[in-house]
Amino acid sequence: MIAAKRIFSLKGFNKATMEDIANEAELSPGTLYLYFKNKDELCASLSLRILQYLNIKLKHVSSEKDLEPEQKIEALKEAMYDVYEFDPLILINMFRLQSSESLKNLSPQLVSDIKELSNNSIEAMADIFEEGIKKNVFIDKKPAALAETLWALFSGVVLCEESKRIIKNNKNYLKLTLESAFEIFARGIKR
Amino acid sequence: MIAAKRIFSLKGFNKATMEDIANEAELSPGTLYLYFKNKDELCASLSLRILQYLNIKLKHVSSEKDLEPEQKIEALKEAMYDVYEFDPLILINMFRLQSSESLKNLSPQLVSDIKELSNNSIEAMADIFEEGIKKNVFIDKKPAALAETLWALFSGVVLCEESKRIIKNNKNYLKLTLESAFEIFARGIKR
Amino acid sequence: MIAAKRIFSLKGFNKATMEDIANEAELSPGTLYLYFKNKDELCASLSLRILQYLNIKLKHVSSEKDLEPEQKIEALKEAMYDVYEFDPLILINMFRLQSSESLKNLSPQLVSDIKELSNNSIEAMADIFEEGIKKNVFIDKKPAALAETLWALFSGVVLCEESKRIIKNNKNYLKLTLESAFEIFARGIKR
Amino acid sequence: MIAAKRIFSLKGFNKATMEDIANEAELSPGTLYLYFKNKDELCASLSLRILQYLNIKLKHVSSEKDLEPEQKIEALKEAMYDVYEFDPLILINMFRLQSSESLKNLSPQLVSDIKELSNNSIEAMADIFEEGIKKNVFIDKKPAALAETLWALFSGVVLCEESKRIIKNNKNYLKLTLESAFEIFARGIKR
DNA sequence: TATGAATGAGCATTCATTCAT
DNA sequence: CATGAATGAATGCTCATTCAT
Repeated sequence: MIAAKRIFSLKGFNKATMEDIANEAELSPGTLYLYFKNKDELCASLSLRILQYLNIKLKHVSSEKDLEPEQKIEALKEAMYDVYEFDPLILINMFRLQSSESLKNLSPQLVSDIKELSNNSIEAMADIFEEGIKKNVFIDKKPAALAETLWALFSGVVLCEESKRIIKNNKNYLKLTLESAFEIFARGIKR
Repeated sequence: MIAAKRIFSLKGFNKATMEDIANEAELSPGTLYLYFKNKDELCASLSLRILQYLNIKLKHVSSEKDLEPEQKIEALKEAMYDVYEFDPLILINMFRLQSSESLKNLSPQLVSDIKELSNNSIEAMADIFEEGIKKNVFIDKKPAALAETLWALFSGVVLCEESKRIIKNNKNYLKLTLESAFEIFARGIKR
Repeated sequence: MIAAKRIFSLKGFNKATMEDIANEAELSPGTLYLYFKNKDELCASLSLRILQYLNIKLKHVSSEKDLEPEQKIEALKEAMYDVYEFDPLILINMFRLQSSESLKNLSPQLVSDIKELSNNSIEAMADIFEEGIKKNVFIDKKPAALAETLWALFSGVVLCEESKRIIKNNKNYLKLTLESAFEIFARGIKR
Repeated sequence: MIAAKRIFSLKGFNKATMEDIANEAELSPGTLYLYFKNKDELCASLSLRILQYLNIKLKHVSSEKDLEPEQKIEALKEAMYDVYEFDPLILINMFRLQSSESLKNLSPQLVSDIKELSNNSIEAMADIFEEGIKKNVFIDKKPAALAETLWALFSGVVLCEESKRIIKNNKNYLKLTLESAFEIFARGIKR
């Protein structure tokens, strides 16, 4: 998976061949297929891993006892940025994959794993919102709806920044955009 | 382009072949290449068109004299939803394309066209925010930053809903999510 | 198809690659797929052709006015031997294909073509038997049953001789075996 | 070999992998190669076994003291049908293998074993014919020639019925066809 | 005897693109 | 302007076989 990550970063997901990855991993192509059913599953496994990482981060924030809801939103932003920095490419790819045709080729197991982890992430966020609503610091909307909005915001920011990076050859302003987006979001859900 | 749209809708962007499109257009494959340098450019041209459509909608909202800034945000939401409904698939693809490797294959002309139209859209939105800031109803941030956040939010919502549609086989809740996201955004930028 | 025939003769059906055939035909591999959906269909097309040839031969025998039923059996033998000599390899392959898993990969059109031609051949033979039965020179059995027995005998002789050729490195005694088998068959159906 | 038989029946000879067979046999792939030089030899071994079984049946018929030649022909038919019913798939495969390229990959030992058993079978039949010829109930032809004709008839009937089963989705009429074919054959060799 | 992870050559098939007409 | 036959490089995937343990 480390090899795959490296090759995908280098060549992009479509241009990377199984042979490239095998070479990088110092394995033969056939061996790759002992561990991953097909190329899509290999890709998806990477997504799975970053989702797991994200999940841990979110759970951690959610379970912090000493933070006020507003501070948790702040911590959420940091967690998401951490995840982004941990592996931007894989994260970008995960968001892109979400809406892709290749989802249909994955084994049901893998799809349900992804589904579950996504739901977990949303739920971890929703918990934070629920707490804030109970404490009367956040507006009274369904926590899940807030969580999904934040999730969409995050994915949108990540993908748009990637796009800017390619088209405008900008250096990566993501942190800034994320700050700004979170500020608006935080104000938007405050009572 | 109509043929391309139809085929892309039917088969998805990767599975659609130039021959499929040529057949649908009642042309030969060769003829396609008289009008589009390659497959990527054909795809990008579709994105260009929806970008133009979006631009018109946004300009229209921006130039409305009778609407208060807050009403314009509302109108913005409607405009974006219109664009989505006009051609969901192309829009989704455009957002996905944003961050794609294929951007690198496009002719500089096309890239700069896309760049320009994107900027125009952002600017049209920024104008609205600027007005609101001047009128002291929106918080004092750079209008462009607000516009980019909204843009990210829109793309995030569109892509996430698409993802839900595939993984969860949900019917399409986009309108609802958009409402909810815009409400938070509108509250977030209100003074 | 000529190229395919040549390559199949040379390498055997499994060992022959589409590239080999393409090279022999002085075409590119891709071009092969303009004319044949896949390798199996290319093989089957060869079978189809020999079936057509066989059909013509059989029809010709069947329609001969001047021959007595017993002479027609004799003519049948000659026809079958002609077909064998016209292209032993393809004929052998056809009989082997009959019972093969690859039948399942063929397009329904091709399968029904093969089916039809096979039936035609059986019918052409059955006509001869029917005439003989009417004329009271052949035993009173269903003509189709006689035809199928003869068909089985023919295919069995062809395949067994091929086997002898491989295992025993015998030269090809097919003519002799065919003579002998037909003699027994002819006696067996005589009243 | 039992595992191989089961897997071959299930998947067909080409689709079955050594791994499948190893799993079925609760062995590792490597272990298979301790007992069989390669896949072809494993297949051929199955053929060998059915040949042995056939041989026993034929010898038994041949050595029956109390049967008249014509009754022995009848018993021959039963023996052959028994063999077919014992394991249709392996029998079919054996006949198909007869003329196959894979014969060339077999070890000389195995080829000569197959050769010997085939010859034995032919001889056992030939003995019956010889007896009938001596007793003046069968026509005066070389017994071996009669045996080979019958062998060809049997293999032809088996393969043709298999073909009908695939193409026409008929249920298996083999018994009927065999009856009919043997009747003709029996009449054909009667004086 | 047995393992089973690793192999890696091999191949059918695809499809964006071209170019002679 | 248009064609469409031909291309041929590219690649995901398979599976019989091996060999260090």
